[in-house]
Amino acid sequence: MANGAITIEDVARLAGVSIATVSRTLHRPDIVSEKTRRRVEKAIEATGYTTNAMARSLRTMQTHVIVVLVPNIGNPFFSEILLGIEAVASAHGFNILIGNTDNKPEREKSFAAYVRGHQADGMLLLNGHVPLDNGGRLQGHPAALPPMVIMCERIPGLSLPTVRIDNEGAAHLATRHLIELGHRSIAHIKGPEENILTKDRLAGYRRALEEAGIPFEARLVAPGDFSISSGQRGVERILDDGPRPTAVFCSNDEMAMGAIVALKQRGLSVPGDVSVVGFDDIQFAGSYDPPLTTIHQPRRHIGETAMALMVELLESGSVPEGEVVIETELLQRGSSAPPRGA
Amino acid sequence: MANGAITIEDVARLAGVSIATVSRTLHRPDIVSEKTRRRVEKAIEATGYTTNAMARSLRTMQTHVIVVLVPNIGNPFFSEILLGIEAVASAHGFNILIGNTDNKPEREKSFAAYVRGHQADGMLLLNGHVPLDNGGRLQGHPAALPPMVIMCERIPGLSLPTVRIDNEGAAHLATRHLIELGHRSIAHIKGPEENILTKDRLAGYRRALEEAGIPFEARLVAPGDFSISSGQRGVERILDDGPRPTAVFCSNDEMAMGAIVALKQRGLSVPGDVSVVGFDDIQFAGSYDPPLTTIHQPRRHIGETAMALMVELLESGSVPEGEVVIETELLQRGSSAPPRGA
DNA sequence: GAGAGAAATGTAAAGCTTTTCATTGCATAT
DNA sequence: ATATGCAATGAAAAGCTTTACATTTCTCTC
Repeated sequence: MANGAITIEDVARLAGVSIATVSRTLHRPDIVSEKTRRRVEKAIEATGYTTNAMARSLRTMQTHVIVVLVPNIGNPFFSEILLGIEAVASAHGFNILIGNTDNKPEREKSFAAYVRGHQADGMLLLNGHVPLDNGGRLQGHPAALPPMVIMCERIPGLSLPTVRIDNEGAAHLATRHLIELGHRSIAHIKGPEENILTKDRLAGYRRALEEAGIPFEARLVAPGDFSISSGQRGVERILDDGPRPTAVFCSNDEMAMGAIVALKQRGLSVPGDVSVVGFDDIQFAGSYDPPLTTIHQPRRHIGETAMALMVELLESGSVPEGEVVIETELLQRGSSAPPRGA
Repeated sequence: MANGAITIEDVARLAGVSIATVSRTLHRPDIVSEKTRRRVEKAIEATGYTTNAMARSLRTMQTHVIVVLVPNIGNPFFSEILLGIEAVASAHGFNILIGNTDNKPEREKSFAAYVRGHQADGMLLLNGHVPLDNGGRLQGHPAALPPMVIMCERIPGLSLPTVRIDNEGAAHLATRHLIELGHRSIAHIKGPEENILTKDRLAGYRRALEEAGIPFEARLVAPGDFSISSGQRGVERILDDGPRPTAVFCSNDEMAMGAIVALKQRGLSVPGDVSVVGFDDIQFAGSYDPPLTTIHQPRRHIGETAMALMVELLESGSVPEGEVVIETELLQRGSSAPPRGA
């Protein structure tokens, strides 16, 4: 080791006190006399001592590290949530360790092991799974679960603290916006089949149609996977498949951008010929051409709320029952307008 | 603690062996007899034991954690680099702890303390500073520095392993592309003044002009800060300030997008009236309207290379001298074309 | 079958901190 | 002056693992 390896003992020797006094000076300065405290502080300064976090953690059984499981850090949607988490975490003296899972179970497990191996105090789940099910201690022992907070997706059948938005309600809002503009033929591009977001948003879309007395047409719903290209393909499929709808509601902004690209390629104008509404309000949504009408998720706020819940969980030990539902908002921008006829 | 707290001792007792044997079974299975190894493995299974990473780290003085200092995780440019880092890290059994610094020195210091406090083995610097200078052990003691790799920016006067792209060369390439299309009046929107990237890219721009015998005009260079809105403002300033250039080279893609927004708002077509070239090739560059001509930085590869360097640094202890310069590429897309006259 | 040597296992120290409990020193009250 | 109580400090244990060294067990050779 090229390591300096300055320990608390070095400081104690230099200050002429016991290691206990040094430790106390560091985190309970009020119970050590003015005079010695100064001496110790000077010795710390002189040696450049930093507490060995591993040894401290070993003793206190606390790491002040929180693992955040994210499917993909590259996705700007998640990164702003992370910013919110970060902010609250650092305000409370926690650090976050970002676990990029790529949706691979073995990676999820490896990060879960972090918590089990006492390298982290708790876990924030942005990935929609609870990774420790059979390999860990889940099944019969809900009490033995490590501190966890579920984010953005509800995991049915599990009563863990959860922070999420009202996906069904927001999708309903977006669709109703199009209906109120006068649209009657509204397509929808879905997310991945198994994803619960997909189901909730589809449900909101259907409810809005139903309430307006517009019959649901399976032809107008195209599958997607949240990627730009799948939005393109989705629109192409719908256009090739029958009469042209006057509006498209997409399950996220990337797909909405893809949809717009495809529409333009066919020589259609947005929103002149077809209105497009997205979901998420990602960074570039507002400066797209046209600027995207979309559902704004207060991502930062989601992150802050979840981390605050985690801090409470760790400090009080109590589990605040039920889920926190964060308000969303429809941002009306340039990509939606009344249909031509209206 | 609701914690199970299963230690190696529990496993040893159940298997009827000493804790040393359990430890050996875990990470030097070859030197323990077949029979006992099976017994121990069964006991580990039964108890659900996981090595306490803190205790192990305390003993081995290795954490297998690498801190990555990033100015802003929200920036998609960084997040893909992180993906590359992640990939190599996890392949070598390392985990990364992402330090979002927000460019705040106190946050940088707090993460640097992680390394000094033995909570991480090394540090990857994506932020352009070396955070431990005076507070730490830097000044006269380059040997006592913790393992660090500088990424994306060169830090003059410091001989640390560095991975970066050739910013000057890439900017030269981008500008020459415009010149070859026939442009003679080419504006430039810069990054933040103090940033070394800004200087290098500006230098490349100037060299290309010079080589083509085009006089440099200060009027055609607008300040920016890498944000979309600063790109907008930059273009507006240049348009208000004198005769219209036929092309704009922006120091990053966000500003290029802002530039395009501003040009469209003035009723100008891109690339019909003005060509725009960006830098970075961020995620949405290819599906923008028009698709952005830009310099592609192999971000993933940059991350992989830097992490590979770190692994080597940690395992061999030797510092590979000099910097690694990664190749860039000009992606010719829809936002650049010959000027109207040509 | 005895002895040497190798293989397998056990014992105990070390890694650095926090914290309990004990001790010292001092001031105040009697 | 002595007793009492409190504040400040020190000694030592505990937290869990890895590993050098010691010991036991086994295998093989003579």
